[in-house]
Amino acid sequence: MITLKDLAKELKLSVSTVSKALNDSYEISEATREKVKKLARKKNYKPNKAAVSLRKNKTKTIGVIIPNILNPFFGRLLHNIEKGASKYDYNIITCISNESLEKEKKSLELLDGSVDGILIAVAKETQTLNDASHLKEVVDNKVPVVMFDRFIDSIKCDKVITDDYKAVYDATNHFLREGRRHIVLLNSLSGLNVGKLRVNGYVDAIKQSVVYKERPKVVEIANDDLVDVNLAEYIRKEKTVDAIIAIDNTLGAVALNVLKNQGKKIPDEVSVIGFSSKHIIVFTDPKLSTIAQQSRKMAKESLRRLIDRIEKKKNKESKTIIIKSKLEHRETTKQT
Amino acid sequence: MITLKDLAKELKLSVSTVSKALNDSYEISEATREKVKKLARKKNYKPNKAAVSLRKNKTKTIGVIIPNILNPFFGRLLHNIEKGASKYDYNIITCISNESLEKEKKSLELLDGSVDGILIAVAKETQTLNDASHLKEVVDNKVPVVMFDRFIDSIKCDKVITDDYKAVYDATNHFLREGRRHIVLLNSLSGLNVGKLRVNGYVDAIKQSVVYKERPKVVEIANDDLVDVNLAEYIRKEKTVDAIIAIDNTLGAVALNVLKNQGKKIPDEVSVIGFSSKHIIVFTDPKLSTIAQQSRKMAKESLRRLIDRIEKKKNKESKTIIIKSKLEHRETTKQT
DNA sequence: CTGTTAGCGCTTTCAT
DNA sequence: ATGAAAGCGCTAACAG
Repeated sequence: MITLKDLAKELKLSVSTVSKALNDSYEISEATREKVKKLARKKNYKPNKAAVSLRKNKTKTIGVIIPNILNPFFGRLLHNIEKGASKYDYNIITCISNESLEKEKKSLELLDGSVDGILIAVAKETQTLNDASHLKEVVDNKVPVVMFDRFIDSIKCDKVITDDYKAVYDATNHFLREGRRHIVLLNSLSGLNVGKLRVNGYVDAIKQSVVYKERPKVVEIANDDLVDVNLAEYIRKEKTVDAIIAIDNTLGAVALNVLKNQGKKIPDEVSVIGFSSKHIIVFTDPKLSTIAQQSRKMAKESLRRLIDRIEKKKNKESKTIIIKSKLEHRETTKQT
Repeated sequence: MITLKDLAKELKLSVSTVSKALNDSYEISEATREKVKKLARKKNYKPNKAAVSLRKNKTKTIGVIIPNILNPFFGRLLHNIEKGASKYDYNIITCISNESLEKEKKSLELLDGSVDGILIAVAKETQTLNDASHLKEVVDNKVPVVMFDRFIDSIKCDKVITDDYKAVYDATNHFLREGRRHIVLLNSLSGLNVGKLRVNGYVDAIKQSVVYKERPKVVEIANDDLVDVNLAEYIRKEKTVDAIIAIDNTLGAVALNVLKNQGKKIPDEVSVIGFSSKHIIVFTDPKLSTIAQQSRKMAKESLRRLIDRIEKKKNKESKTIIIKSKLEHRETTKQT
């Protein structure tokens, strides 16, 4: 690996001059600057990152902790975060908590000190146990932290979330306007913050309706190997269901399959809405109406916030940003 | 952030003694070692990574370049790589090439010098254009590199791949033994190395069969928005098709849906086999027989190879490791 | 405009 | 068993 010293020796200049030249310092003459840069390029010089970090006390690296890479929504988010970060000239260190509090703590431990800031969507376990001591410690250490999608209320930091409540509230009203009179919400996310918000949106919409007489019906469905069997059984029992809101798209896709197998016409007899990540919809037929989660916006906004904190060190109040999700209607494909 | 110096001052010891104590040097007495460690714990001391890296000329970080995080197979791989790395006490820097040669070059540039080794599955574009200059440069720089899944033949480095040829060869023979007489291979990966191997496995199995009289039939299907429409049209034309090998699982899932919509009995009338990542299969019903790609094994083996190179600096010949994939049969779920 | 010097936090000889 | 000192590669006062 070639160093500043090497360049300096070859050019018969001092190390500091070379350094300044490469960093476009106004102190250096045009001529030497060019000379230095030329040689650097020729020798394929690359500044030693560790040395720069040590010296400047900055790593130009952001730590990202996500709960589950196999969830396409988080996959998308990671993808967009990575994309955005390289624009700002930041690196990404990715940790996957796998929905485990233990792993999340370890990841945070690891990142603390070796990154300039942290982007985190907390694990399921963290939310259900509501254990945030590790997060508090990092924030108290003055490490900039932004929570996205999954957050802990009590931690004072910027948060970027979707309007889960309103999204489901609107979706439910959409069904009510269509004249649906037996609307069910399938819930696989109990315990999660987002889950609760979504459920509340549904419940409130139902309760506020003057035409709808049924009580809100939230069905807990474990999203495991038997999800299709369990769902099939439920739907066979509840013959009058004419609308389903699936709290995530996996459930939505499974519900569609089950309904098709039972010979239901979609969306005439039963309509289905699910949360989105484009990825899954491709595999469902008829295609699913979805409440689009805008992963791009969310990634962008989270990054912007974090980098703002890192670079401007503003001591503004912590802010919570809400990304609006919008209901997307998809054509039902012809049954050939 | 607390440093060795801080600890030393408080304990009235020298920095070097403290350093040695924390690193369990035999030169340090039991008593002081304990004392030092106790204070370090109490003060929550964390060694400055940049300083250690600079000094030891090692980063304890591995760079991973993946073409597409939204492909669940790569998602799984990343997940398993991350998991394995933390066991070996290595960090991961993730770059996503998004199947672009340009982005891959940039990522490599970025990683070169700031990681101890690189794990890469090359982008589609890299394989089709067969442009490997950037990879050659890194390898020539003596940076340990391991290619996994997607590789470039001409680069001299360890490779960990699946036996795509044999997997499809076996699957085809499986169909032949079942008495299938119109077996079609759906190809969306032309241009990719793995794609070619899979196609060859199919073609050879067909050609070597003495009972099967048809010629191999490789159908190019672009995996785009119209994939279902195009596929439906094809299948309606080719009425006698009784077996389909889908070169990736997206295609497999789509094929299943299309067949179901056309009222075909699966697997009696038409049988389908696809490449796997568990993730997608969940959404297909009847479930798809798959050629399982063992992402866990692949991740583990790649890591083992890379860390071996990094730490032992062995100058062994470059080795190519083939991960055996195995055919998994899934029950067709009852059509309720 | 260029060079000298100090030091970021750590490890590692080499004394003592 | 402990400490002093050098130096990893870089930047940034400060001096000239």
